[in-house]
Amino acid sequence: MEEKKVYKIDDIARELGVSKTTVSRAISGKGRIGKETRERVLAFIEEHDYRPNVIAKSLAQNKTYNLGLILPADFVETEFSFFKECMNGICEVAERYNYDVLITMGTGENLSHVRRLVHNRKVDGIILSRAVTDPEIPRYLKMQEMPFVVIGPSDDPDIITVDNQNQEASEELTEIMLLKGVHRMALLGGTQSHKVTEKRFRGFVRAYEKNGISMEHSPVILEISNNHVMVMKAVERALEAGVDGILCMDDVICALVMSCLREKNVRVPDDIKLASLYDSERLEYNDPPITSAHFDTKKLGHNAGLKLLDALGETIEEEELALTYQVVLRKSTAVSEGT
Amino acid sequence: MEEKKVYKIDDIARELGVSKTTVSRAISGKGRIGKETRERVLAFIEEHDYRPNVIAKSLAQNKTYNLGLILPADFVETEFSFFKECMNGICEVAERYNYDVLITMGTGENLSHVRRLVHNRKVDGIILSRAVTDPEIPRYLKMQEMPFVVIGPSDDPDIITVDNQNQEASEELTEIMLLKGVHRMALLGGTQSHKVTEKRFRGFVRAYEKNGISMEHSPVILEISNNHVMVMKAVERALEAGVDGILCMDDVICALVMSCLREKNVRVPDDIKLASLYDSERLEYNDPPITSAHFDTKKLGHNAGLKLLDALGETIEEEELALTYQVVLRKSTAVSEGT
DNA sequence: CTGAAAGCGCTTACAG
DNA sequence: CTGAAAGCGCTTACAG
Repeated sequence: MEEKKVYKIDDIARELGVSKTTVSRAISGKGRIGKETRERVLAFIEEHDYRPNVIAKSLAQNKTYNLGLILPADFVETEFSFFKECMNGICEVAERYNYDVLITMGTGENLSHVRRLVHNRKVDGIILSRAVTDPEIPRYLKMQEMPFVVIGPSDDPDIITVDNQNQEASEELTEIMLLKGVHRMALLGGTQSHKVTEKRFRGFVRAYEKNGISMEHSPVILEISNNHVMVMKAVERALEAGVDGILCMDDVICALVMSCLREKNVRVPDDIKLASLYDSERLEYNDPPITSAHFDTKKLGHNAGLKLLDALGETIEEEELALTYQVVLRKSTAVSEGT
Repeated sequence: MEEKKVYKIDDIARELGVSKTTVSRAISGKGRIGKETRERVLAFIEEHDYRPNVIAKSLAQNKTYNLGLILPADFVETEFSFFKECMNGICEVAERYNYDVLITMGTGENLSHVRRLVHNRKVDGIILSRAVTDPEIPRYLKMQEMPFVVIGPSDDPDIITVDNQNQEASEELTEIMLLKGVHRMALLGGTQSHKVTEKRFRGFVRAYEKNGISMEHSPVILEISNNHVMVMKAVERALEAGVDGILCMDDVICALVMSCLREKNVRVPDDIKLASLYDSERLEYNDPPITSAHFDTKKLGHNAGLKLLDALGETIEEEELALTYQVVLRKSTAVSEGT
């Protein structure tokens, strides 16, 4: 196997009898250059598989062509598929604009990981996920003039944000249940420290208000961890309250609820209707399949990437994808014929 | 808020009345330099919070201080916690040696993502996970003289590898079950295209051989997807075969099996013993808690990082952590007193 | 339309 | 022990 020569811009200039400037211009498309010259250069590059040295370019332009992605080190089962899809969307769009994605995993509490990322100057911008826990982080990034976008809700209008329509979806799914005659619903969810919990709760409440139905018999049970024991307790509380439906804030809790109900010989949907405010494979292939609100999280990551690239001055030729949701009705909420 | 001056190495040299060379040497610790001079430089740096420009350093040294991590874009629920822990370990060790982690998510089938990573020259080395699916990738990286380590098993002795002791753990857990008198076990697992499936299968078989017990009544059921319907079918097959125990290859399948057994009013551990060859939270907090083989996957990622850094010529002062496993016995395999 | 030259912020032989 | 100078591989005013 022959060692293939690694061309530098100098070599190309020499071989073609032009200046480095010209070669550089042909590649970047910036600055005036003769059509024929450009084509000669591009042909040579193509033929010899020339790849510009990104590091050198970085130094000259003071730009890294890297996006930083900050992931919480302690994310839990519920969030796996969310983060995976997000990362997938971000990576894809980054690649399209010739950026790379640099990750750091930090515990939400302290700034040190973010600090390190900023100080190292290896990224042009940052994508924060679930960073809302600590308002220090956005403040710090602003101060450092580091462009960033947040995945999730934010109260600060200055902050660029992308988010799933959690509240809207929650409201719609709740309303559908109400219209189906399910008026005594339990709402089961995880930690309140995540803003998404609040959003979903708000949607739930608004659906009741909008339809003039009292929430008196609809217990809200939060802070449920993802384990069978905790969920069982919540389910028992719900059953004691005499509910006719259970709405779960996420797919993991929902799958556990399903399993608890089976154990108690409570039939879904005959005795109780069941639905989830976050969809995943595990719900679709359950028995019965479970009604849920479906989001396209990869698209969410995609848009986060686009917004950041836009903020970095990249010319975005594509439209941002609309972030919507669909309520997918499955058997778990079917109203039986006899009703 | 005052704009803080961003110092360059030139500024420091000027302020201190020494040369850039000297400053550089004080920082890197390479080359001879007077103790007092070094301390003056370091003090200045500390005081003014000077951060060397990593990109400039990269260009001068032809080294990026980035590790590339290739993740499959299509990894599934079963693998979430595995990858998360791995990433966590890798990021942590990278940070300790002042490296960053750059990720790309590619579909296992084609090389294009790996190619891109290599050609962009933004990483010094690469960590492959589950890359074994395509032997082209290691071959390509070797050809390009890009250092890499593989997370997972490999037949090629030239390849640097880290892996959990899946076979050993499987053998031990199986043997423990056999010793408990559970001789008719079903082994339930996912896709055979993952080498880990084979490792776990091999451990299972060896435990039987070692103890001189026939596998005649111990059905092996593979290619099970992570959904209730598929798992239910497998469980039914196992029950028809009259098994007294079920060994699951991973935690997701195991949780589903548990739920199926409940539905069928099969009691664990009284009627059937249940155990998993991969541990996770969801097993510990199940009811009953489920016996399983526990691995420290973060440590695995940690070691992958260390091995790569070592291959990159970094001086590793710490020992690699021993990769072991523990069989955690929980109630799901308890032998009742009456037996 | 094209090129010579300076510059990006470091490192590192080489000489002293 | 210390420094002047060249070099890493690009980009980009500036001049023509």
